[in-house]
Amino acid sequence: MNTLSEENYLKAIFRLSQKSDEKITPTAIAEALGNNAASVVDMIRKMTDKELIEYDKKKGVRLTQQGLKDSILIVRKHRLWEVFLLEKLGFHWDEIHDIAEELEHVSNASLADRLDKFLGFPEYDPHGDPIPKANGKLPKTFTVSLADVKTGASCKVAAVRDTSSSFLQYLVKLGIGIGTPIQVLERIAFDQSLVIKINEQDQTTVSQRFSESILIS
Amino acid sequence: MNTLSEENYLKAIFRLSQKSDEKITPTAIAEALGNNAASVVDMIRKMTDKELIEYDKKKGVRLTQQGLKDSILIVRKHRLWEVFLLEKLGFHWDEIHDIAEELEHVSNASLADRLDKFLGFPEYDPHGDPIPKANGKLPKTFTVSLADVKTGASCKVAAVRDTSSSFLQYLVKLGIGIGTPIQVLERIAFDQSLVIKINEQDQTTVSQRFSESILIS
DNA sequence: AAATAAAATTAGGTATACCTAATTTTATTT
DNA sequence: AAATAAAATTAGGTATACCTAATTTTATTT
Ligand SMILES: [Mn+2]
Ligand SMILES: [Mn+2]
Ligand SMILES: [Mn+2]
Ligand SMILES: [Mn+2]
Repeated sequence: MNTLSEENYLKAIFRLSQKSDEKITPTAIAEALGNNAASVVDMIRKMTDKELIEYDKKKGVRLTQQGLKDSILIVRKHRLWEVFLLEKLGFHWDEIHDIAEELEHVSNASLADRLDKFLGFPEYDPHGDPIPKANGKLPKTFTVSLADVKTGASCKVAAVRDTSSSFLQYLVKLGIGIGTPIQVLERIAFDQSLVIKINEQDQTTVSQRFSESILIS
Repeated sequence: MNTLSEENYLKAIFRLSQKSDEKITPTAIAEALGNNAASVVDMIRKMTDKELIEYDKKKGVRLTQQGLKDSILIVRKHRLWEVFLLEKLGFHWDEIHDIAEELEHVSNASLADRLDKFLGFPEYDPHGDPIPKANGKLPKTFTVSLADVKTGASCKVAAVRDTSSSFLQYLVKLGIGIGTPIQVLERIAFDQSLVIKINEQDQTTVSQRFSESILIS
């Protein structure tokens, strides 16, 4: 069995591997977890011994089969609990991530599957992230961001790349949620800010950082 | 905030204080938690410094106001999660305790209250233990055991004193659950075993240890 | 009251998961 | 290629929460 810290490392490594094809360095993991790189090097040794990961300076950190399986289960639990917290307990969008960060570590062989069934086998979590199935398969992940949309074109919000409450609260303020239609009216050449129309009503200007944090379909 | 270990100590001390009026010694806590008495003495110092408990060799360990408040919240969360696991996720009677042992440590200001509401404000957990209310008040606790019932008299199972799966599985095998009517037919003088009639049907003999582990109303 | 047993405490130790500071290795720039 | 910067690693350290063995204190028995 994996410790709480090992689970958080597994999840961080999994998310880094999903995010891009770049090799996963100790520094990248350190940044993701808010730890010192020296601590990460310590942990890489322990997790290599446990055969959860492989580390090669050239290839970076890779999950082993076991490590991949374990990390997918943690992500599955995290996202299922988020659905539960939002839909059943009525928590707000910006509150659920931190609670799920703790709930994901509760270990019981059938807990995830029972929760999944209870929730009606949801495919996506409240942030639009795909919930891994019991067999480990992931529903389609959204990868195109609002920043990629052509000027004049329309799209729908499918997921958010940032789960910080400052970002999510900003979205609430703008009236944007999963499924909200957005039209890109103008792209400011100077800093790639976008003038957008939200839900066919309000018009606002948003920064590049903002538009890159929204995934669309 | 309290660490996971501190929370488990708080809960153990709370349960010992509920169980009887005897003073709570380091040895008693050690036994309850399966720790060495030396470790308990260490922790008593830390928790005294944090003003969660008071320790006086004459009076034993006592919870401070803060310690009492904190421990009641943990017990509240434990028992609410047990109801959730049994009623909503369909776990069995003997599986829920260990999972709730982990879930009780998830910390969020409104989690317990939202869960309570979602479950319809249950008064007792699946083992018949009272669930502390949001204000800290406890519903009536059952204290009379099957061993106290007069020969010939009838009663109903209200709660179980032991949540081990060996005990709970034995109860399932005997067809005994919360609310099951039991009549005491005979008391064996030799070892205080009881001959009982379950649910007005089956007749069995049970040990003293068994009858002391069942609370009745 | 003395002897004995039990409980509490102290002393010294371990594994986990972090840290900072120093050093070494690797990548990038000039 | 040398100089410089960045990344990785090592060395040595800390807090937490445990442990065993030895000692001291308290309670119980004779
Ligand atoms: Mn986590
Ligand atoms: Mn999410
Ligand atoms: Mn616990
Ligand atoms: Mn219970």
